[in-house]
Amino acid sequence: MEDWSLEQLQTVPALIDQAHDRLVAAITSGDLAPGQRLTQESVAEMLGVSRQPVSHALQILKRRGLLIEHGKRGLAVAPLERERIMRLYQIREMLDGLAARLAAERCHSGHAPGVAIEALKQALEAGRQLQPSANISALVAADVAFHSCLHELSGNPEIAHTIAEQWPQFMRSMGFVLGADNRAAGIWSEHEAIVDAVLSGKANLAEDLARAHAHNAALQAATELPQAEAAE
Amino acid sequence: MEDWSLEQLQTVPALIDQAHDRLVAAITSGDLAPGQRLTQESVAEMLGVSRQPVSHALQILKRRGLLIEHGKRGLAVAPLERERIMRLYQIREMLDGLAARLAAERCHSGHAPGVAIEALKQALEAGRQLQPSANISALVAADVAFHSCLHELSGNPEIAHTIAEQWPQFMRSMGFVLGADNRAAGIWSEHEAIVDAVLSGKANLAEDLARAHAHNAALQAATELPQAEAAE
DNA sequence: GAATAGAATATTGAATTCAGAATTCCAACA
DNA sequence: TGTTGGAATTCTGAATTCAATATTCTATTC
Repeated sequence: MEDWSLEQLQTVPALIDQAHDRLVAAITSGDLAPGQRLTQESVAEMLGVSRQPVSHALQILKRRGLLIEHGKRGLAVAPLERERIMRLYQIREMLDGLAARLAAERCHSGHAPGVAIEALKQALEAGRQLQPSANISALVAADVAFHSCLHELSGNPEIAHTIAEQWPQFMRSMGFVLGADNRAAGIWSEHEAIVDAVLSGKANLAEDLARAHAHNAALQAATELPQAEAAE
Repeated sequence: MEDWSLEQLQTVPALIDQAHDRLVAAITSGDLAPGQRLTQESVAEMLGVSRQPVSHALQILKRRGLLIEHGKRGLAVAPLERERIMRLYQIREMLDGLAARLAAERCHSGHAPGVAIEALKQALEAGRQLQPSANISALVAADVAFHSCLHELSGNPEIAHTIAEQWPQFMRSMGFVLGADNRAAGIWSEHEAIVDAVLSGKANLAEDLARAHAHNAALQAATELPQAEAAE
């Protein structure tokens, strides 16, 4: 068996996963607004499938904290609470710092895979090219892509997985911050500084910069996000 | 409406959740060994329900990483990989450190709820009372209870939630470590030192001790857990 | 005896049906 | 006018049925 240039065969993802991904995307982008109520039937109709796969997907989303129970009548999109986002950023601060440290150490010892390094550089470049006037979702996507590359480069996939679980929350928050105000100007120079530290193997510096970056993001979220609205 | 002493009415948890919890418990305790294959039907029969709720539960467990796909024929209990446990402990080190710091700060500022403080003290005492010869699952449960109290006291529920997602992995690992060898002697004096630091509001010390504690646990796991076995 | 074609089997994912529970609405009555 | 009893509605969770696919087994052929 030689090295055939045959791609792995594609199989259609199960409806459960498709429904899951669509819902995550809709919540992340804000198409489904916080508080929006969802019933199995309405979602099933929107997606043109039966209630069965939708039911599975909603269960999963509920456990991820993206949906909350709405009395005994269906579910609702989780509200975007400032306090919760702040608490999530506390975790980000730790884990992004850890990822940056590990990535720097791997670069220093030469264990970092070239492709991962290239991916990081490209993500940085792509982000720097983006005009601040680009549409919000593109800006958010670039940021997520950048940080994901960094997590990848850390060599600890559990970090990426742990944060990935919370990406939708962060993305909703970022959408708000970037939308309200053009204060996100410094983001990509901070990213650049982190990359410099990582690639040159300065573990302590990389960790500090990554933490500070997360901390700044948290501060911006704190000023832009509305205070917890009283539930009706 | 005064303060009626009527407890909230209990409702039976849905079969999905019951199935989920049973499976988690069985995996955690080792009743379902790593590699053990599971089909929807076999589980459904074991639990005496139809495949429907089981299917939901298995989907969720798969996403949590407790089950992995076994070809196209059902799922299998995720193997207990040393490397993965080590990576998870890297995350624990950060988050337990953060939790201890926050808890100490809350104690220092007087914002810590008395019940949470009491719960922590009790968990510590309960653990110290346990004989090292007690059965493994009791020892593991006491450790989990202790750390959960600490997470609770941090005031950041997302920390508890994030780690809770991984408890089964840690618990399986601990079962192994405690079973193989009675090396876990120092655990509860480390716990005591952490509690002392937290209650006296020494945030830096608390963070350092909590990190060191997680680090020690990781080292023990590293020596006791078998190296990644070749998948058959 | 090895390889292959085709049948039987195992197993999942999805649709549909069924049953139960909670909420809402409405009417009767004090 | 406000409250209570009960019917109608809505909605979920669970069971059952259905269809599709991948694996395993078996028999046949060279």
